[in-house]
Amino acid sequence: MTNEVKEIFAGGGSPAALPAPAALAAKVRTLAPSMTRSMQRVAEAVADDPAGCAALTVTGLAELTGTSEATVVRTARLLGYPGYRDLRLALAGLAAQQQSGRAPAITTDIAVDDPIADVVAKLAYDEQQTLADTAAGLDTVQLTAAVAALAGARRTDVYGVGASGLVAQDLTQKLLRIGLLAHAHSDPHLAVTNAVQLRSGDVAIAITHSGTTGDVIEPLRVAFEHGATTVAVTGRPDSPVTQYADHVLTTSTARESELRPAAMSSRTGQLLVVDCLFVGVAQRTYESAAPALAASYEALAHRHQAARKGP
Amino acid sequence: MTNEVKEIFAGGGSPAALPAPAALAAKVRTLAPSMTRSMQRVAEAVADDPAGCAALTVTGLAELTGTSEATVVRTARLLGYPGYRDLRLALAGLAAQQQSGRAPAITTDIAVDDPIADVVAKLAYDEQQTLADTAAGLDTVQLTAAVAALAGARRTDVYGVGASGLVAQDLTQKLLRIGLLAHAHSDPHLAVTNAVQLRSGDVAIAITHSGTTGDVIEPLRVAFEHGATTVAVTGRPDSPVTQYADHVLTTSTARESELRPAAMSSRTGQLLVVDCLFVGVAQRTYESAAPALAASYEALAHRHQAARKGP
DNA sequence: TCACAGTATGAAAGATATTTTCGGCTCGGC
DNA sequence: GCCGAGCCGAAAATATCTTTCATACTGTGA
Repeated sequence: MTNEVKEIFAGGGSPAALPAPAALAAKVRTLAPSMTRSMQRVAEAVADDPAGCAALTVTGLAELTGTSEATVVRTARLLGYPGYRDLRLALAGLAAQQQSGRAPAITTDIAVDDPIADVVAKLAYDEQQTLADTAAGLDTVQLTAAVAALAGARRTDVYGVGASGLVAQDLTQKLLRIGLLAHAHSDPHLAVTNAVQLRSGDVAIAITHSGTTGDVIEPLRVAFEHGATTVAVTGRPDSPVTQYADHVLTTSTARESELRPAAMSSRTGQLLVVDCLFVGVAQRTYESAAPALAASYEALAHRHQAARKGP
Repeated sequence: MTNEVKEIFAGGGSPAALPAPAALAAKVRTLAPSMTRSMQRVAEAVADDPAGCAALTVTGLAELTGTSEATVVRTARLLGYPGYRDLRLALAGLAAQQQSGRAPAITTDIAVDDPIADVVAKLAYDEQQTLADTAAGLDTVQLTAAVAALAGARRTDVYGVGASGLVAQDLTQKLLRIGLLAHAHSDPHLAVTNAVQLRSGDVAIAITHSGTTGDVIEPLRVAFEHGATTVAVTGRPDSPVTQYADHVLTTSTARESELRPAAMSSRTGQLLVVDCLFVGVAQRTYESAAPALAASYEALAHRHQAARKGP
C-alpha cells in the first residue's frame, strides 16, 4: 500500500509537477512560518547555500543542521518535492543558475593578480565578444565580392607581418588545400617583388589590424597598381591600407590593455574573416574543392599514429 | 575505509575537482572517441537530453540506453565524476542552465548553398561555442603548472605542424615579446635535433589536435626523456602525445564537417589556450614582462604610417 | 581459418543513501 | 499534576548506486 502511494508520487504525476529550482527560495520564505523549528533550520541552510547543500547527502544535511534524516525528508516534502533526492537535484540546478548568472560580471580588465580561472573566463569572453562584433560588422557585399575574386583568381598573394602574418599563412594553407594557388608573404621585400608579377585576374590580400603597417601596404599598393584585385582585412576601415583596396573587410576592434595586446583580440576577428573567405570560396568551387580537401586528408593519414588506449 | 574515501570525494576535495555542468557537453564530445560503443550510447543520451536523464535513476538510464548499470557508472567515471550520483547532479545543473535562456544552439551544418550571411553567422557561432567549451573544460591546475614551468624556463620549444604550427608560432611570438626565450619548430627533423639539447628547467610544448601527429610527438618524447618539462595541447586527452606530457591542456572538439575541417575549429580552442598561457606567464613575470612588452611596441612604432583620414 | 589475448559488457552481489516506521519527548491546556 | 497533540530522531525497510566477476565479443597473428 505505502509502496503504491510512493510510486504515484515518484513517477505518475504530470511532468511539470515539481517546483522549478528558481522558485525554491521564494517557496522557502513562503512556507517558513508554517514550519517547525527543525524544518526551518533545514530550509534556511538550503536557501542559504544551495550549492553547498547539493553536495551533501541526506545524512550530511541532517548533521549540518543538527537534525535527523527524517526531518530533512519532511522538509523536502513540504517544499513540494517527492523526497530529498529531488530537492537535491533542484538545488544543483539552482546552484548552476546562480553561477552562470554571475558570469557576465567578467567585463572588467585582466589584472596582474587575477586568479588563472578568471583569466581564462575573461579571455574566452572577450574573444567571444570579438567574434560576435566582427560577424555583426562584416559587410556581406564586400565579402561576396572578395570570395568571387578569390574563386576565380589565377593566383593569390596574402600579405601580413607579425601576428597578422600567421593569419595570412592560415588563409594560404586553407586555400592551397582546396586547390587554389596561394602564397603568404611576411618578408616585405619579397612581397613587393612578387607583387609586381600580379596583374588583372590575380588577387592580393593585405591583413593588418591597424591598417598602417607600411610593410603590408606597400605590396598591396604595387598589386593594386598592376591591376590585381585587392582586398584589405583591417580593424580600421578608414586607414591608409584601404586606399589601395578594392574590397575592405572590417574586423572588430576589441578593447586592449597592458596584459592583452591588440594583436591578441584582433587575431580572433581576422581568423573569422579568413574562415568566411575560405568557406565562401569552397562553396563556389565545390566541385573541385571537395575532392581536393578529401585528398589532403588522405595524404596526411599516414603521418598520424594509431590512437592507443591508456597504458 | 571506503567510507572515508568517499567522504573525501564528496565534500573535502578541492573546490574545482568536479567538472562544472557547463563543461559537460564539451567533455562528452572530447571523450566520445575514446569510449566504447555502449558508453557512447549513454554519453549521447546524456548530451542529448540532460533534463530527461537527470530525472532517471541509474537503472532507468541503463534501460533507456539498452545497457547496464555498470556501463552507466563507468561512463560517469570517464566524464570525471566519482559516480552516477554526481553526474546526475551536474546534469540537473546543465538542464537548469539551458532552461534559463541559454543558447538553443544552431546545430545545423554549413551547406553548399548557404547564403554568405548564414556562413558568417554559423562560423561565428561555432567558434564562440568552441571558446566556451574550451574555457569550461580547461583544467586550471594543469594550466597553472604549465604557466609556472614556462615562467621559470631557461628556454622553451614549441612543436606544431600544419595549422597547429601557426598556433605554435603565435605562442612563440608572444613569449618572445615578454622577454622569454622561445622557438617554434615545424620542421620535424630540426625539432628533434633541438629537443636533444633540452634538459631539466627547459619546457617543450606540443600542439596537435588529434594527439597522434608523429612529427610532433617525437620531439616531445625526446624532450621528455631529456628531463624537460613537457606540455601537450590537444583535443584528445587520451591520445599518444599525452604519454610524454607532464601537463595536458585539453581543447574542445567541435563538430566538424566537409566544409569545416577539424583544423578550423580546433585552432580557435588552441589559440585560447595559448592566450591563457601567455597572460598567465605575463602575470607571473610582470616586473620584466611589462617593460618588455612596452619596448616591443616602441620598436614597431616607426613601421606604421600615420593614419590618414579619407582621400 | 582458427586459436588467442585483451576488452567490453551485463548480471548479480555488496555497499550506500533515502524513506518509512515507530516510540520517546516536549509543551501547552485543563 | 495529568493528558493529549504533535515534533523529533533512531533504526528498520527500501531504493539506489557501486563493485565484482563471469561471459561474450573483437580484432590479431599464425
